[in-house]
Amino acid sequence: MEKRLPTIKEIAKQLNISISTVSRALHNHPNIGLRTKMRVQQLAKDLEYEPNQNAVLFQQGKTHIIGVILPELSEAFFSSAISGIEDAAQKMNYTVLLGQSHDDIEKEKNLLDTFRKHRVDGLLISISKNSIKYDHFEALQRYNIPMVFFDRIPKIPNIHYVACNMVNGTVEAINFLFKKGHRIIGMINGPEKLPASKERLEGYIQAMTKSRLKYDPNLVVNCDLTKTGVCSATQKLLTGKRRPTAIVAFNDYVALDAVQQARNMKFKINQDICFVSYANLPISNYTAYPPLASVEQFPYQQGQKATETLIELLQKKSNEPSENNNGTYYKIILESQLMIHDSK
Amino acid sequence: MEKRLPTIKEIAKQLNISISTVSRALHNHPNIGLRTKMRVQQLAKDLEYEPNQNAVLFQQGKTHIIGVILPELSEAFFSSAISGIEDAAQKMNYTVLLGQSHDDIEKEKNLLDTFRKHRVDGLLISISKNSIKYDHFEALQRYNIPMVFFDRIPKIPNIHYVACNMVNGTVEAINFLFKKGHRIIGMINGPEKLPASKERLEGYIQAMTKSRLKYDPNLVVNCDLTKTGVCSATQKLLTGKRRPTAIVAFNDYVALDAVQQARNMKFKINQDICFVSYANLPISNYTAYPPLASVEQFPYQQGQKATETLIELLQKKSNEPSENNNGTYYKIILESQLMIHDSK
DNA sequence: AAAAACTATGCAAACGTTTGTTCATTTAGA
DNA sequence: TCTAAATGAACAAACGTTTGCATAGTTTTT
Repeated sequence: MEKRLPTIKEIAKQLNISISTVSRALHNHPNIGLRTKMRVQQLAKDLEYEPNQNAVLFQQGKTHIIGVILPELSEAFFSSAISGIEDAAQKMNYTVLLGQSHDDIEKEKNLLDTFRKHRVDGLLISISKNSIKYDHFEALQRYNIPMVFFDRIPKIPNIHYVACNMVNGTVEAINFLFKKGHRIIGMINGPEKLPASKERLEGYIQAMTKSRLKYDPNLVVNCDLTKTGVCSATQKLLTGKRRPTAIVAFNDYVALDAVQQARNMKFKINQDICFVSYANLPISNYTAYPPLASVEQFPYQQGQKATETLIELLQKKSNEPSENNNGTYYKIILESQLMIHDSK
Repeated sequence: MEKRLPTIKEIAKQLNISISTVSRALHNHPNIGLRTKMRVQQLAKDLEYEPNQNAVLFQQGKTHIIGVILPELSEAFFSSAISGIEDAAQKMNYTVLLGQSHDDIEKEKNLLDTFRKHRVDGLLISISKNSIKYDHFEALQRYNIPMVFFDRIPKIPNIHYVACNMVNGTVEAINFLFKKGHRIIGMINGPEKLPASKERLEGYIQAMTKSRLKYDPNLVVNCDLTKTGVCSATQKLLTGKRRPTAIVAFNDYVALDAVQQARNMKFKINQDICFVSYANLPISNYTAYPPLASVEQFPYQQGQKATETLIELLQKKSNEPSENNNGTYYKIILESQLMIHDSK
């Protein structure tokens, strides 16, 4: 009992009119008489006719599909981001073609190829950690497929991107600690060259100098974010000459590892030493010693905003297809925000 | 400098041969002479020709796209699942169109419609928590679009599905506790009517009776999985007539809430009372008192297996398109497995 | 030497739409 | 009453492919 899907052709045949009339009737084209229009629309409803998107889009050279490439779906940050992307896309009648690079450049390139073959209308990308060369992205630009990067952004000129500014969040974090009376504040930062680390450091310096606590480089320790790295960083801070009473950790996981190390060293958490971190994972509710506060990076909103930006680009493109774009590039920066956890 | 993508038509023109010859040459059709074949393939490479998937698939009435509908991408379980799905699909040259229902039936229906319009080849679905009526799925069956359900499965006959059996995992969990010397073992279960709860209970009863500890209904408490629900359930167990020395919790989050409640009641964790749970989230590494063990439900593998099953169905369908299928339905059950955490 | 078989290629239809152009009819203006 | 304008609908091309069938040229077979 195979049920073939109805086409405009069939409607045309049943009504003894031409295909084009049916098409126009369904689109409320003014040239079609009211009577015919009604008849067509009624029959279409009766047959449960649905236009074959594929045919339409093929005909128009569009797909209404957005390709999304991100490193790891199972990371909390990215799963929130994709959630935001998907919601925004759905709202604008786009659908999401998904691929994960697993932080592997080759996979990233392959995905780019696959998506190009699928003729996605546009791309949303958070680049793999290991991407140093960006040829593959630049190559794509020539194909005139709009791309918007988010969160992890390649260092190439003339791209659109959405990112979250960590500087102000860091400032907020330090001010929060300052108000609580802390004067010696340490930081466990990520790898030195990582952009994310740089922003945190910048915020740290800014806030410290503004609070007239001068910036002491010994209070900032870089680490590789592995558990052992975090532990030794923590140790270094807590055994240093000027022992901090509070530590800003690179993210919630780092904070938890650091807490553990501090406890091993017999420090009393929230008494001898306090922690503040980034990410604001729900995880914090479940741990014995969650950070006092955490800087939210709004992954969902980043995804959403990036999607909206991309769709805007797509619509602009189909309106004025001639000029690639007038040399303007979106650089959208969300502000991070310190979320203070309930202290029960 | 708009770069139009090359088509076989252009190749044909440049080589002064017909379109069909080009097409066949690219597909290594035996009827094409070696010389022509070489020339075509060379030029294709030079022009960086890529077949327009859209055109191909439209022509063949296929899309090589799988629609995936699941409740929440930001839940750890589903983000792992989608990861498995995406990997498996990529391997078989399919792509994933993604949608989340947010546990809302209306959204679920809309997605189903969107995906039908997009003419996805098949569907992978984990139903929304609130789906009670399944008309929309049954309607889809008539359109002959293969569907495979996973994890959350509707109660309708004649469907394909992949699920994870929680019974044996529960048995393993109880046996593990038994070996550790526990004789009074409680359970914090989910809502009574939830299939997931039923399986856990079944495993519990099975294991308890086999261990010749008879089944005591007072030791099993249902709850709504909210924090307050979990707390009162914990309290009830720990103040009951027969106080358990170990508790099996519905999942890791429940376990952590229960731990907190137990500590509030001045119980010493892993001494007065032990916990075992389900999900095996990495979260456990970061908490002060992780459950001793956790039953892994293999979301990644479920996603993978479901995808493989769907693709198998798709291929079968295109081989013998006549018979819908000979009345056989895949019911694939993965076995859950108890993962014992390192006790450091 | 004619028929059969094979090789290499081209033609054209088909997939389901949209849309510019043309055609036929009706209506209105003079 | 005749022409011009407006209306309603059909024709046909196009999007990029695949593929059944036809055709032409070459080789083999008898």
